Amino acid sequence: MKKILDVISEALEEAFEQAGYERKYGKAALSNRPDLCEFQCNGALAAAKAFHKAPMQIAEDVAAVLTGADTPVFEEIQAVKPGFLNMKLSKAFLSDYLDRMASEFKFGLSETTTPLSIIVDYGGPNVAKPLHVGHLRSAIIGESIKRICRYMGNHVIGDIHLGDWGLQMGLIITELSHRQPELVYFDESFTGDYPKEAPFTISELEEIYPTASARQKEDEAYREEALKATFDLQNGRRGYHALWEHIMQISVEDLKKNYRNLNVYFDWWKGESDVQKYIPDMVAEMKKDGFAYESDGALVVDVSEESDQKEVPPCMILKSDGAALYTTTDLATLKERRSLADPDHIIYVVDKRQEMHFLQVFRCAKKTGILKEDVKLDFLGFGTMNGKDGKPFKTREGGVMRLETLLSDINEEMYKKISDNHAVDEEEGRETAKLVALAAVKYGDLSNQATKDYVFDIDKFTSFEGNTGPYILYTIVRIKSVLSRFSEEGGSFAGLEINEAGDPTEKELELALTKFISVIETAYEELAPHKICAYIYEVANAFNRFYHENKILTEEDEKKKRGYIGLIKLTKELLEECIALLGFDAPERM
RNA sequence: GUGUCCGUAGCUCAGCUGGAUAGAGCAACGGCCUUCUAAGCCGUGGGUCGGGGGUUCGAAUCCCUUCGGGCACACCA
Repeated sequence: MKKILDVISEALEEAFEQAGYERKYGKAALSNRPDLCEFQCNGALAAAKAFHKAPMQIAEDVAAVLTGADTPVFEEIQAVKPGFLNMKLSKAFLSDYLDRMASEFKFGLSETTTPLSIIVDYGGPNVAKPLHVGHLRSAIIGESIKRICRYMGNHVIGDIHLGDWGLQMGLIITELSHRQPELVYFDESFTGDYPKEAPFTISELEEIYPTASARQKEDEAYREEALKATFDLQNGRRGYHALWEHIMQISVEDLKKNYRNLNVYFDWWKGESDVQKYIPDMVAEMKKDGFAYESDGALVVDVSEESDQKEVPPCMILKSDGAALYTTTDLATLKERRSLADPDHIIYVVDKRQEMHFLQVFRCAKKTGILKEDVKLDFLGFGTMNGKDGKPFKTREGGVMRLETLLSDINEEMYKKISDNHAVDEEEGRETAKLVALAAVKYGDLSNQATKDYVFDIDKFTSFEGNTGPYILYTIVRIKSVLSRFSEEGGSFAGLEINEAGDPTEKELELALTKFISVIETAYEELAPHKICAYIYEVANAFNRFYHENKILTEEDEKKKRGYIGLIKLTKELLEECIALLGFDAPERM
């Protein structure tokens, strides 16, 4: 289905041509003076120079053509002051357009004609460490990006990219060997089967790691031990590998639970450990092909380019001690991804501080042929989540806040507000609180531009007034309530036809709904969920105004009433589709 | 130091591929519930878009410069 702006632009282009000007000037835009018109065209101003003619004259010529042409699109069209063309849409055209949207697949959105294979790399937690607020943005933004890409018709894989290899594992093993040296995993002469049950729980694991991590900073011998354990694990020591599997199993299970609570789902639970096997060949090839050379004892690939404004350091492949590092793993991951999914596009949703690292990785991958030249690599770096003081978000004690704690605090706060508001059944209230809390957190994050730092203000997010997730949900719930009453009173949803707008609030709402297609496309092209938020807010506002001005269920004119129902039903469906793209859902009541 | 991002109302943010009077929310103040959820709606006040130049018929938006801040600059991830 054609976007509304394209329909208007086509009519304008035709008119510019007929009036003797070039088609390219007939481009429609949303009005920035809603008091004057709904759409505007600035083409006459731009054309003035090329045609050596007063812009106002051009605008009048075009307006004359359009007025005479009797197009069904416009209700009003006029040339104004310096040379603007101001337009109002015909009500009949508008309601027909919405009826079509309501009946078409995905509201008339055209899926991409050539579906791409896209991998979204987000999440990035380390196993054996609890998720903390630092993981929140990647999860929220990544999930939304994944859903938007998928909605456009692409084949999309979300990959969590676990940190599951390296020193942290050695540390856990070491700490465990101190605490329980009698465990069979530490007996090198043991050749039997290891137990199926892990010798620790998730909460023990979450305590073991920080303890070990703190100790290795002070205790050199302990650190050596951990390094040795890491080395042994990576070189296939049976007992250690069995322990590693326990850690993975317990940790991944816990992570899945936590991400499920965030309504975040990964298609791949791959991690650093999966790609270790690609490293030796990859390094050998880089050497053989002459890309990798030694520098200060380390193995590097030069990735600087002539056009660089700044110095881009070489991409390090192996440290001077011969060990792999995170660039190595990320490159190997690209190798694996190419062989498993042959991606056209990979999107990294990672803290923006890692930009340089990914720039190096991207260049290195292209240069060394790990990826084809035409694979699109996007670094979607997000900003820091700050507290109200403008500094990185911390607990009151100054520590890192666990995600679980944060969420349960907000859930609790929401439940309190809901039950204060009106009596609710405990179970339903808790369920609703969860949905509202998640919407509050996600909308609060996504409504900001991803790349910017933003202030995570719990009070603001839970205050459910104004431009917040709860406000959006509240709007949807209001509509649901009207629709279910309509249904209870015997109303049928079959064959609804949206009205030619009556009062201004109805037209405003109708106009807002037409923008859906272009908003989603833009959000996809720019990887910008916040544009969907802005749109949702506009629609919710328009609906609430309309709702305030018009009685729906008590409307006596049956046809008009059914038109209202059709309109709010479409409003609800669009809003729900949008919040699904952001990664949260609305309750039935709140 | 080099690079990069940012600086818009008291606070938190939109707007930035140039267009007509710079928009929201919060906070402040004032209205609107016997009527579909008041978590709502309507209104008032609040701005030299960090400063200065320039390009343009026209600049918050593009260019230069300056001030202020964040971040990154190979053997951590």
